[in-house]
Amino acid sequence: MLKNPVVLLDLVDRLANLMRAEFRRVGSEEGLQPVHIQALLFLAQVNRFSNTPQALAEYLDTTKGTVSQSLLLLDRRGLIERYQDEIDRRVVRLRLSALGEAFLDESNPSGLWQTATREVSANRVRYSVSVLRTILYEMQNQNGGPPFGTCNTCVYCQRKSQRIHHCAWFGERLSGPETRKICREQVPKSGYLTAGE
Amino acid sequence: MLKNPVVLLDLVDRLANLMRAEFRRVGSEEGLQPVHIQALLFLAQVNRFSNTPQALAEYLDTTKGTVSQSLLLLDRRGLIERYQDEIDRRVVRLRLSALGEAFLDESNPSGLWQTATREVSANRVRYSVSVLRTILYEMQNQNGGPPFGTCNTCVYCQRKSQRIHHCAWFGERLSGPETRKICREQVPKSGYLTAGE
DNA sequence: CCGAAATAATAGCGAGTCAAAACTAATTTG
DNA sequence: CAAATTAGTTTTGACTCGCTATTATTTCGG
Repeated sequence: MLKNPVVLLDLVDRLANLMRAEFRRVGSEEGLQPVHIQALLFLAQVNRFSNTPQALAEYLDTTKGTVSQSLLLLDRRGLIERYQDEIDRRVVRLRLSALGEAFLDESNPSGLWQTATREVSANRVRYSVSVLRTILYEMQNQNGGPPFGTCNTCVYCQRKSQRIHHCAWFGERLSGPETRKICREQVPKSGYLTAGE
Repeated sequence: MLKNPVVLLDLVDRLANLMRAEFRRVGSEEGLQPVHIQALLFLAQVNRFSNTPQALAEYLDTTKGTVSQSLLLLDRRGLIERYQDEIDRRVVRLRLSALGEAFLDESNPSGLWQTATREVSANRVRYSVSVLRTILYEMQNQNGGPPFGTCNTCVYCQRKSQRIHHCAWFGERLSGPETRKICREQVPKSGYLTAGE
């Protein structure tokens, strides 16, 4: 009756619903909705090529218009800053403000998750990451959306020296910490999907 | 910068957002929102002790009032049926109507997920189920809510013979298929959390 | 080099979710 | 048998979300 893949979907849905409720609790003091917390977490993790409203819309699987309204509120609260792109003046770039970073530090929206995950070994977490990443990749393949992975598992990321990396897609240098942020254009290296890391 | 547990949370959130968008597509013909699809899927999976509005509210991590409205809509569309409990006349029992079952069969809301999961071996799926179940259990421990597992992994489920099981919590007989449905009062047997199945 | 198509983002609108609190009805407790 | 508890509904108001323009900028074709 209940096949294992369905059970897995059920667990993913339930965990997401739980985190959604947790985000609601965390945001309620500041009058923020769960979607606003998700947006702030996205901005905290994303690299400098993907910090646009469009990317956020793809990440959240929602529309540009909806995202625009969420950003409006975050801007009014002073939690984010918007600035124009130097080259293409249509695109708006986003970053967390100092206030936004402080808010994430204090409220720690993923605290409940982190506490719960402490009971699971690092190996088991890594293994599950690999499985879920494969599923996400497959779903995005059918769906057209970008997978949003980190640079250090991307085919375009080349290591030049100890500290210097280079992105062959955007043609720019990357620092070490930057290769651990998530990117809209990421294409996973083979070996990061079917096998564990 | 990005620890693995955080990456896992990110994946869970993103997969859930994707499924949410998928549920929206699936439900749009019938004018159903994602939450309504989730409710229908819940009713398709739940055992006869847990098919109440209250249980659904706990499952979705939302409030009774919100669930009440969702059920109102599903009832109006003829997708579910409500009936009073024999013993406690305050409680309302829910079941899918024939129309509701037909809708799930035709639209198959988890089709995208199932297709994507075909690329992952059964072993890896089972392993991930075990990991996510542990995390869910830990989060519920802190949160107070019930974990909602299947009877066949529950301490109260006793096997009487080949085909007959017995629930020591509700004190009733269970058929074989029933032990594979999810229950509100489930308490996982040791061994189903820390180890794989 | 100029007009048309494409792209990024915003604005306005209306339907509908959602939480909170008040309320009803049935059950349990003391 | 009254008080407290529990399951569920109703009401209200805030806010999300998808949809459809609209604006601004860039790219493409001739």
